[in-house]
Amino acid sequence: MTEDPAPVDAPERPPRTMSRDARRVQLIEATIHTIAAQGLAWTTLTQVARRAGLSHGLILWHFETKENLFRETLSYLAEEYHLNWQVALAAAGPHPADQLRAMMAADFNAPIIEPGRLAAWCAFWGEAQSRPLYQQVCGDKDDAYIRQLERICAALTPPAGTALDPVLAGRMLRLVVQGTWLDMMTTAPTYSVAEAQRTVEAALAMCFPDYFAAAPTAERPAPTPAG
Amino acid sequence: MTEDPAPVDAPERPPRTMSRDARRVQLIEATIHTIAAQGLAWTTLTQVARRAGLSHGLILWHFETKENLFRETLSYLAEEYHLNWQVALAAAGPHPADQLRAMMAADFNAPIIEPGRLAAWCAFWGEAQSRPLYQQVCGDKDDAYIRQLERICAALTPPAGTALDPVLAGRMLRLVVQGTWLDMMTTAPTYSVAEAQRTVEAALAMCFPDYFAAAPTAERPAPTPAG
Amino acid sequence: MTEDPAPVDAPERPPRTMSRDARRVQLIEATIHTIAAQGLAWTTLTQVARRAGLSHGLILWHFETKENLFRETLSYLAEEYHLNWQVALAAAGPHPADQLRAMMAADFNAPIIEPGRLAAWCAFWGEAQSRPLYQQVCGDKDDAYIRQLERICAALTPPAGTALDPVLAGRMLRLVVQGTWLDMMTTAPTYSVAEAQRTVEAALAMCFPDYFAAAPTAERPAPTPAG
Amino acid sequence: MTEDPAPVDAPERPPRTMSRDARRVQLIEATIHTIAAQGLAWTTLTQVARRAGLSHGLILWHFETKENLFRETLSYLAEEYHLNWQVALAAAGPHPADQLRAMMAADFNAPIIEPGRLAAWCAFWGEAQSRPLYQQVCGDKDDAYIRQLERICAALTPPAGTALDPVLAGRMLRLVVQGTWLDMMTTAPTYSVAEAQRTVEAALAMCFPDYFAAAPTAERPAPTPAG
DNA sequence: GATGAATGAGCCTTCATTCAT
DNA sequence: GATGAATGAAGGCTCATTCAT
Repeated sequence: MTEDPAPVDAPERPPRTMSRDARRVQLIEATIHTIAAQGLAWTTLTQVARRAGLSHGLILWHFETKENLFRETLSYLAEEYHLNWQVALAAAGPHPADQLRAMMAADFNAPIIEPGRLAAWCAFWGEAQSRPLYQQVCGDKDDAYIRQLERICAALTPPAGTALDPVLAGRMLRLVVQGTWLDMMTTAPTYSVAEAQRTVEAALAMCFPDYFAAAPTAERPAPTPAG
Repeated sequence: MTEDPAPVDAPERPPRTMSRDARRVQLIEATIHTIAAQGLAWTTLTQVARRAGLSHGLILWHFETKENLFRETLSYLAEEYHLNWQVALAAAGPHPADQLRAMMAADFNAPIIEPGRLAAWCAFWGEAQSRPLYQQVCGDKDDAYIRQLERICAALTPPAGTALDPVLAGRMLRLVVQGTWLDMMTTAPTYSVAEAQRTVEAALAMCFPDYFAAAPTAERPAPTPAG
Repeated sequence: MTEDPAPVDAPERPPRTMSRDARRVQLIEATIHTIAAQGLAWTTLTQVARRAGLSHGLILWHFETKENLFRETLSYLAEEYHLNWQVALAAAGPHPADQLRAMMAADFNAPIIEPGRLAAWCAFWGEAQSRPLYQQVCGDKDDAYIRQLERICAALTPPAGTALDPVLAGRMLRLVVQGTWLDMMTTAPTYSVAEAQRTVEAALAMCFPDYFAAAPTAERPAPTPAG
Repeated sequence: MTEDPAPVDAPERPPRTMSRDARRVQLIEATIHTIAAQGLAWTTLTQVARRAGLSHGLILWHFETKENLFRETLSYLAEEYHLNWQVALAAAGPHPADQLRAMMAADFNAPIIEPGRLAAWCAFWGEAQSRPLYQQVCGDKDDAYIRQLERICAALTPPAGTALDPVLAGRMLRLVVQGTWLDMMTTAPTYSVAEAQRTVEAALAMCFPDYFAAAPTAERPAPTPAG
């Protein structure tokens, strides 16, 4: 359907020889953006290769199979995401509220919410075929993220008069973040990133009003003409 | 790899002649469950036909193209969802809190969260960014749902001392519901449906504590052995 | 390398619909002649299809895989060969010498030694990859042929003063026939079929001089200019 | 499917520099055994290289093309075979019967009937009809062998009362040898080498009873359970 | 309405060959 | 000499679509 794109990640003919790792990263980045553009299932090796300005044979030289290319792409994304929140957490102050704010904010760092990456994540979540792969590659890291959130929530005092479970609180915060990601991909016109962040801040304020201030008023997107 | 399933939606050899609409619904149901099992991209007309106990040629007789089959399947799901919450809303009392409770509860009605349907929804979301189908088919109905939620939230008094924006509140509630749906498909071991509902109730209680009671303690899934 | 041949087994565009079995036989015959022309390993589905004047997709519709096409082709050849000698045997008189003569003569019946068929047999014998297939498909039939030869040889009186083992005699006769087949494929210019038959007759005369007359003098092929 | 074998012809990492001829022989031997294991058509340069413990690039350095590697491999086998019977002949006594016995015996020398070599020969025979390679490489040597056999047979007195043509006799003996080779590759369970030799001796005894003694009784392989 | 034979575009993959190091 | 990255032609196979029955 869609025209194959001109090489994007390789403006000039790339050097014939490149370090093994650099080539692999180049191909993985091309894969991420092809998935974003075409969808996971409609991504072909030829499209990925064209985007990278290389031949499809080279992809198989480096990754053996298409399945494996996808596995390593997902692994690359998962590692990137994992490092992102861990670095943010390490940079935050010792107070649990600061840590929680840091983790939530990190989920909206520019490299994380780059449209190509969000689209790739959603593509991996969506397909039944990719679900076992997803569990294999991301299961542990997702788990670590969830546990970390719960630990921090457990260290904060719940609102007076309630008995907010830290597991519930952590889950809710995660769902709101994940949900805004999904919204950014599926609804059009999407609300702004700032608006997404304000939604998360509102959730924080509701969960832990003693530590977070309520968010200001939301902006309202203009209504779409019916499709 | 996967064995083609025996026809499940056609317990008996179906009669060679059936009303046009009944046939279409039969084929759409087979499509939903094939998408759930195989993923959207690996769903073939032959698989759908086999599940329905019919020949693949008949699908094209009724739907012209595969793309169109998918469009009508999504449309069928969207209509079903739309009717579900509208019926629930009509049955609820006049108080906005009752209406909100009814809408949230409706999202967990048995036919809505049937695993096959959830999986099909996720599949359509997963490729929403790369193809205009989703917006075309669901855009208006999604919009109507969002507006309805916002209207109800606007009719409820926000927690004392805060200025919770009804748009933000409605969005957050929707994200939590949507997020639990996604969780049910992607995380393993998944938490129970009851647990998902308790999460939504907790969100309601936090948004509008004057109308909804706080949820009890969450159950905790057994940790996975993975390192 | 070689140009794909024009359709040979389908002088005119074939009818769009044909009985399932007729189509399969047509495709198997095209396979035999393609193997003869290209060799087993260099036979492609496209070549077979072109020779039959049909599309490659149709081959897979009827045979599922290329492997299976080859299996059924070999099975077809084996069945043809098996029937050939059994019919000849049934038509021979009751005397073992007549039966032995009939079996040997049958191995040179026109349909059996058609060059395309001989070449196909040799191709299946030659490739290590096809050996398990050959055993699966032909093992029992080969066995039956060998046992039949041995039974007949055991019924004949060996030459005076010797103790010719019927197993040895049967094997030797079989080797000579098989060897002339192989010669017809690999040496050039090959000796004539009549010459091959005379060689077999000479072997018969030597094994059982009481029943078979010695062969007349062999013709000698002209020497080839060295390749 | 098949696992690529560990390097067997290169017990130690081979020295990075080796005489041109030694390298070529090393690669040819690796080719022979790869053909034996995989078949001619499924033999890839990478497999040959791996078996030799070298890189595939080196094969093309030495042989230019894959076709040429096969040509030189066949040539190497043909030369080896040629030398084998010529040496045996030279070592035999002056009597034609001794010479004939020597040639027949030489065909069962250990290096000649090594399974890898037999399999490679069969592979080349199997596609001889479809490609001129075999005739080009082996035509003259095969011819020389045949003429030599005929010369010796002509020097022996045929059995009393017959007029056995030396051309026929030589051909028959050659066919029996060749046939036992083919049997060793294709039938399972194969009879023993000793049994093959006894078959050849029986043929000698029948052709020239004045010079060769009749063979003892054949052993009989256990029948296969197949129906 | 319904079936299934037939077609052919396009996919992943293999692998001989080229070439920079 | 030797390695291995890179290319691209060609193969088997899948599957939406067409069409005769």
